[in-house]
Amino acid sequence: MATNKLEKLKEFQKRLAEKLVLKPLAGEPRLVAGADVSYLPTGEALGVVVVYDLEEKRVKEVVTAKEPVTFPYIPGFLSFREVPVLKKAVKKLVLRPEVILVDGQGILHPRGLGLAAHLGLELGLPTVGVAKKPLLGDFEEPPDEAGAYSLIRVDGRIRGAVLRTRPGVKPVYVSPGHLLDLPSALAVVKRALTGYRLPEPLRQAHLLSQRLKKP
DNA sequence: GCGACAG
DNA sequence: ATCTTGTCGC
Repeated sequence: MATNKLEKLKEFQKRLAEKLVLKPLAGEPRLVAGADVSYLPTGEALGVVVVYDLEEKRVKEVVTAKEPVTFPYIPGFLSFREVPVLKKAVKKLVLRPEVILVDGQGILHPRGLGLAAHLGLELGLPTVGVAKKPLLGDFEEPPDEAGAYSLIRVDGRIRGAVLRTRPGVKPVYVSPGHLLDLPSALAVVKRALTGYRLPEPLRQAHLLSQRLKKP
C-alpha cells in the first residue's frame, strides 16, 4: 500500500473526530479563555492563553509556552503544528476556563477535526473554533449588523456559522470544537464581543502573542 | 486536470 | 503566520 504520511494523519483525524461530543453547554460561561500562536524568528512557536472574565470585563490570567516548530503549515493539518504549544500553555493555567476560544476551525474541517476540536479533545475542555477565513463550506454573506450570522454547510450538513461581529468588517467563522454545540458556541462568542472584530479573549491573546515576540 | 486552501 | 509604513475612510 502506498499510503504516505498525510494519508495516515487523515485517518488519525477521522478516528479522533468520532470522539467529539457536541451538546449544549451547561449554563452561561463567565471565564472564557482565548488561545493564539505566533512564530519567533528562532524557529519556535509561542503559545499564549488568556483567561477573560466576562462579568468583570477584564483579563484574569495569562500564560505562555514555547516549543520548537516540528510540523509545516499544511491546510487541513494545522493542529499538528499548534496543538503542542497550546496544550503546554493551557496546562500552566491556575484558573479553569469554562470554555476556550481558539484561533482556527472547530469541526468545520475536511475531516471534522480542526485545531479547536483537536485541542479540545487533548484537554478534555470545551473549545470553540473562531477563524478569520473559511477553510471550506457553503454559506451566504451575513447582514452587516453585529450579531448577524448565516449557517455554513458541508455536504448539506450544518457545521458552523459565519458571524458578523461588527458592522463594516469581515465576518469570522465559528464552529464548535468539543463539549458544546453550535448554538452554544455562537452564544459564547457573541457574549465575548466588545466592539472589535475578534471576541475579547482572542483579541487579547493575539495582541499579547504579537507583543511578547519583541524584547 | 484545475483551483481552493485555518495559521 | 511572516516580511513592513503610510494612508484612505467611517
